[in-house]
Amino acid sequence: MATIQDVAAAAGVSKTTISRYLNNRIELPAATAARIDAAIAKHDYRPNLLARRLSTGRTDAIGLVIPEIREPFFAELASAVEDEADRHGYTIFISSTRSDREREIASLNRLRDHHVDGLIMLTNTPDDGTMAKQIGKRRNVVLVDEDIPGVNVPKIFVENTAGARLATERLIAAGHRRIGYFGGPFGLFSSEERYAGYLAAMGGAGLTVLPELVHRGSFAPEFAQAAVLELARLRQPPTAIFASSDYLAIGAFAGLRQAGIAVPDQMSLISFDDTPLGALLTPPLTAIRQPIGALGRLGFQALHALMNQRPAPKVTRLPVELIERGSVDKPRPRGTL
Amino acid sequence: MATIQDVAAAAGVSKTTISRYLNNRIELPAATAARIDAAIAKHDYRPNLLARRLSTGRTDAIGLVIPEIREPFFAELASAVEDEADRHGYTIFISSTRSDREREIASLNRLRDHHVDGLIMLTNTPDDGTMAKQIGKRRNVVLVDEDIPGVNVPKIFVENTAGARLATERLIAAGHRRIGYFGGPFGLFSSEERYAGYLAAMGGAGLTVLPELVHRGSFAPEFAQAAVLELARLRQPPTAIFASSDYLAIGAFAGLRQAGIAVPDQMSLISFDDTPLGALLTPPLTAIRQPIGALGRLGFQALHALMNQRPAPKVTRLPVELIERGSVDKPRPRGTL
DNA sequence: CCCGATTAGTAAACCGGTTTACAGAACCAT
DNA sequence: ATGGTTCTGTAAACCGGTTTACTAATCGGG
Repeated sequence: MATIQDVAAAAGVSKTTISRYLNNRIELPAATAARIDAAIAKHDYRPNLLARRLSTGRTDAIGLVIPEIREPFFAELASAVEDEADRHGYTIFISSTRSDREREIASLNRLRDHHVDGLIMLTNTPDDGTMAKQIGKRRNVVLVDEDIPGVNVPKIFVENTAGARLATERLIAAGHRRIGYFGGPFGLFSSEERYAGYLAAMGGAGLTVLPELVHRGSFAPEFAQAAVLELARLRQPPTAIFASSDYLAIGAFAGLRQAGIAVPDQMSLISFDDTPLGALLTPPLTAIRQPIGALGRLGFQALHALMNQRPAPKVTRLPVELIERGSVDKPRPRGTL
Repeated sequence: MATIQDVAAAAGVSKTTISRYLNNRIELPAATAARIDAAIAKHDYRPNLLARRLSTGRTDAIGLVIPEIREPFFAELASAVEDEADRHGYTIFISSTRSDREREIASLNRLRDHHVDGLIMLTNTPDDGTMAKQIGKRRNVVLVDEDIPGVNVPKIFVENTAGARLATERLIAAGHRRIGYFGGPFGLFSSEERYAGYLAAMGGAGLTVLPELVHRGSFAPEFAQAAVLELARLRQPPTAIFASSDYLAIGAFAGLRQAGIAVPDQMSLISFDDTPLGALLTPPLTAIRQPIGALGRLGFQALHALMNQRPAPKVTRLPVELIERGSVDKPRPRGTL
């Protein structure tokens, strides 16, 4: 491969000139510029990125840290971040941490070790302070969708509480009174906020929250699947379930099918996330839509600002919206189940 | 951050020694090694990767080029490649090309421009020779799951034809005679091979392939969804459908639901891929399993061999297997539909 | 026509490692 | 004592850009 030196020689100028010309740091007379362009074309010259990176200390890459690329929600987010990064000339490294703290810290080390210029993090395991401390030591980190308490970096969240309230109220409006709730891990930001929204809606409608209808602890579909089977065994099962993520809803679906319970005839189901998958389920899932695209876009933009020493908004809250599909109906009269 | 020079000074040796010691290219007396270790610990020294990369010309990163990270099959593959790369100290760049030729070529350019040391490619748009030519100019490229004719690099495929035959034969064994087929784009390697397997099974059982039951042209779920609705309108609809990918099967599911046709009671459905998603559908999908993990692992290993100038197998064919779940049953007697 | 400002560049240091080629000291055998 | 080996390292070149500080030539104004 030709180097900048070859081009400089061919154009009869110094390599400084080539470098500055290519980076728009110099105005050159048309004749000189033409000679350089010709030399570049002739040698099919491409700047060696490794050399440039060593010089500038930048990698033009960012990392995206998510729990699991195989989960549709995170895959969607990755796709959105990738698009936005692409538009700004950045490439992204995606690391699936499998919710493993060591892998999360390894990602932060990649930031320290100049693998990447910045990091967009989404971690869905409650922090004991370790992550907060590690992140505190780094610059150019942005949190998306999930909080880590005590971390002072730009954060982009959605209206979890309002969304969960909206979902629950939708079920109440349809006539449901016994409403089950499936939620993620205790102590996790989004999980707690969504549960709070559920409680608020129930309380607001004067409904009692029955502990036996609430299953919290994990975002895994298997968790929801098992929970459904437990609900089905109750003397008075719920008539509707609010699964606080699409992935939970998919598990709930599987469990309902297993128990022979039809959606929405015998059980209404509403979800949170609205990944494209939900629309392909049968029946398609009524859900609170997280603006995943905006989450990714704004996440990148905040990081981009940070990396260029521009101010970035501290906390951004994105609105959610109710997407009506086909998994919510009115409750079947008692006894006909 | 401390540099190698700082450590060398602290340990009272030259930076050459530090470098060689860290890269295991020198045997040092215990005393010297201890001094160096101490100096490294004291300065919390980390080699600057950018500098190392410029020196060695290697990035310790590879690219994974797939059509769309949001599709579960590709996400699974990405996850598998990532695992294996991780084990070998490589990180991966994932680029979703959206089946856009320009983006695919951009990935190849990243290889040329030292973004990455090698590339694992999976492209599902038929090639007019452009890609073949571009790839011919590069080293360290491996093809996975889909072929590009005329490219002379290591290739890892699955037994598409045998698998499709197996799927079709499963339906025939259940008693089906009118078997619909949904397939991907014309001219695409896996698509053609799978269709050939379907034809072989039908022919082998003495069954006629009815053109009106065959829908080929795309791997998009919407395509299958529309195709199902067309089939439902036939005077003699099929009793079973072989959707040659999970993503197609999901679309078929949606279409069947829309048409009020129950699976597997009124229509058997078998698929190809067996992504984890299929198991969560209702009913869970009977499918031919592609060994996605092995595909990713072997893909990386072949690339790893290439990058180290070791010989890599030309073409590897991985076996597939039939996973029985719940979407295939015997045909409902005529007239009871 | 001379001086200061502008134009059009350049030399050399720098980024922080890796690698090649070599050297001095100690040791060993003869 | 001598010559060859092994051990323990080192100096300097190199990777290919970017950037800083500076200069020679030209131009315009008084």
